[in-house]
Amino acid sequence: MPDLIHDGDSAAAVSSLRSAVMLLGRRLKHQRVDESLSPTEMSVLGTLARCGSATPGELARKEHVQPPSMTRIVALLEAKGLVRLEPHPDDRRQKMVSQTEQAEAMLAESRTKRNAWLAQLAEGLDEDEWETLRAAAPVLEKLAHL
Amino acid sequence: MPDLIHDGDSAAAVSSLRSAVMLLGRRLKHQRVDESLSPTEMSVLGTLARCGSATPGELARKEHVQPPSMTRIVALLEAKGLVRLEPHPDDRRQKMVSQTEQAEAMLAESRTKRNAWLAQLAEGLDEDEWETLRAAAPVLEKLAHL
DNA sequence: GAGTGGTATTTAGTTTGGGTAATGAGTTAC
DNA sequence: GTAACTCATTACCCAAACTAAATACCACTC
Repeated sequence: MPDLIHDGDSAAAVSSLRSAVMLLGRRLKHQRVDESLSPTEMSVLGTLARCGSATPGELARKEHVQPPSMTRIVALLEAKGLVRLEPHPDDRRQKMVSQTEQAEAMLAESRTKRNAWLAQLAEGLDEDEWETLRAAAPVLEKLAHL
Repeated sequence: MPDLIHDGDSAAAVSSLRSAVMLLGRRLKHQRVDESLSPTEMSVLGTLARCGSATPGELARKEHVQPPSMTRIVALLEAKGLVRLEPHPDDRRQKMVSQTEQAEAMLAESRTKRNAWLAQLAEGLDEDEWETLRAAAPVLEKLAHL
């Protein structure tokens, strides 16, 4: 196994990555498209859009949140008509959570608004820098889900 | 001005970037080296390490938190002996915040532990992916501070 | 088929970390 | 010298996560 991150450059990169991710994350929290939806609620909708449907437990693991938190989030989303809860076919302990059409529409709108915000931010980057970021996006996503 | 992010690929990258940053940010929050230090407190120490010293107001702007939050953070850091407060030379309203030697030592230890955590995560990436991320780190940091 | 151990979700209560509004002290401009 | 502004702070509030405990269900053993 290559000793990926134990040289000086990579150590610096790790530090840089960490602080940038945390700072950007904090700023993104304030850019919510729908004031009534928390960042994690948005993220759950995103996950459902990718994965189809899932149980609360699966969602909690994917979002790295404790099960009770996911219970609350799912309940709020259901109250807003953004997800549907159905009984699990094989296991009556579990539930199946899936998004509604309303959620899909909201996600599309949200994507547009988020892009506008990031576009404004990205105007401070030059073409090369943006290209670098574009290449890194899928890798970052993979890393986040490891 | 180049229309950086309005093609399909870039829109996808933006979405990907956002969810990855938020998820990674949430996971990083849990990887605190010192249980008694919040992520933002760590981030403030990092900023001080880079910038030397700063006033609470400057720190608040750099970390994108409100001044009262920074007051509280600085007070906690001072109580832990990690920062020193001195009167501002020219303006008696302001204060100068700088890190102590103890903070420097803690940051070094923290860096080691963080690297270990990220190393474990990064083992799921191949060499090319890590290289991509390494290149992106400074750009992400620039973006976060724009 | 009753009992036991384990898992999924939920309920209740707590912590935390940040925000807004209002205050006090100090500076700057007129 | 006073009015307007800025920096830091104080007091209060809220959102969103957590832990621990309770409930409902499954699976396996005897």
